[in-house]
Amino acid sequence: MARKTKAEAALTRDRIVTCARQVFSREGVTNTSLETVAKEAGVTRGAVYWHFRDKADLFMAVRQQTGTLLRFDDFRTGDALERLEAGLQAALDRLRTDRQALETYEVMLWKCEYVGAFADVRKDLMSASSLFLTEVTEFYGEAVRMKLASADLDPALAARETLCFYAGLLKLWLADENGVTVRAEVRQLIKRHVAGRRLQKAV
Amino acid sequence: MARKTKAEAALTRDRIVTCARQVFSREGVTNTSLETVAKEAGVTRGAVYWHFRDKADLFMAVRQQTGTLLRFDDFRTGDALERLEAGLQAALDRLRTDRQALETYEVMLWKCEYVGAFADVRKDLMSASSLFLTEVTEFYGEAVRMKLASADLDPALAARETLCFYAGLLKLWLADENGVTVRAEVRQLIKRHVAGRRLQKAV
DNA sequence: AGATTTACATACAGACATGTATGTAAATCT
DNA sequence: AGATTTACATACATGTCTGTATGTAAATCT
Repeated sequence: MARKTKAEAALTRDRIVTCARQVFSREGVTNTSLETVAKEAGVTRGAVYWHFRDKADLFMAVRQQTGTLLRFDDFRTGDALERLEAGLQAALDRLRTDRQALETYEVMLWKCEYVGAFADVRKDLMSASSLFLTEVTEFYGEAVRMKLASADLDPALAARETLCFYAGLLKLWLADENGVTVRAEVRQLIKRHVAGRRLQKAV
Repeated sequence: MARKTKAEAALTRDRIVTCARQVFSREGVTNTSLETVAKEAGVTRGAVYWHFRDKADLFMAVRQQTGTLLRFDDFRTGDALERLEAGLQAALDRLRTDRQALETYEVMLWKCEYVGAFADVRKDLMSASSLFLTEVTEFYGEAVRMKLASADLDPALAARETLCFYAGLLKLWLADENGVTVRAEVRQLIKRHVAGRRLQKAV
């Protein structure tokens, strides 16, 4: 077949990744055949196997295309707790407004089995959690130093609690299509969670 | 083949469920073939299809065999917040001591794709979350009435935060094999989370 | 005790997925 | 401009899983 230009090939690759994400989110990672992905992208499995080693590799590409949901360094104004809250709010906002992010995270949290080649991905997720802990511990440390939080707030422990909160929130938000458990009140929830760390108890 | 007695058949069924859980936790639900489960249980697929309609049905049986992790009604002593904490602690304790529960929940949270026939299971999980909310909202309501918690604690909202915390804690605990993120400090974490609701700030 | 049902094992039919090998025309390199 | 590589499409070989149909001997029913 006619060889494509480098730019065209990059587009093809991107189309495959995009379609993979959609198919994954419809049918689950394991049930997805590369044939389906290829068809959806208007290519054959040959193209898929040219760009990616196997399904796990393709899955990695899907994750990379979406990138990280949580990026605290985008927020530099306000005190430590405000920045923490802004970061969390922005993450959940993105799920609402960015369909790609929505699909990717739904796949990661509800439609993927972390076994075999995917066990490594889980370790990757745990590494991300460790990074989260480092960053949030830093926030809480600063909050204590600045007297925003009580002196007996243990930053590391509080950060772990926030990690659990965030992880659960993400997972439940994605599954809560009717808004009965958390989706309707995310903003309040995050606000409240962070406010709970502040010295003077505001609701 | 020689027909088994009712009691024997029940044992066979139970063996199949037990082995299914183990295989699921090793290979993931989707990658598990009923042939593998059958072999592990010392029967053929015939037996599996006799007792269960399909893999989804078998998965339901696995869940039922383990039952619910969280049972607040086992704790009747202490104030509302103490009972809440006791319930949560007991749930996480069970993961540590009960291998069956560990496997079942690892499958449910990390090794199952909630797609197709399994989408209903996810709705089931969300129903369980709603139940959780009802119960915990009740706890917090009582806590407010008894002046254990601040009057401006919104029980429903606080319950949702606790739900997120619990969901995330479960998920992270299961993945945290090295104890670097939450496993080492679960008890403290739960204690702290509940203590955060109490009026006088205890660490 | 005979009829019926049960609790499986065995056999069958078909679909589907994977990885690789090979072909090829055009893009890119030299 | 020729040699080489690229970006795929096509073809092949193989394994695996599913659901159902059928067989059967002993439990259970009446």
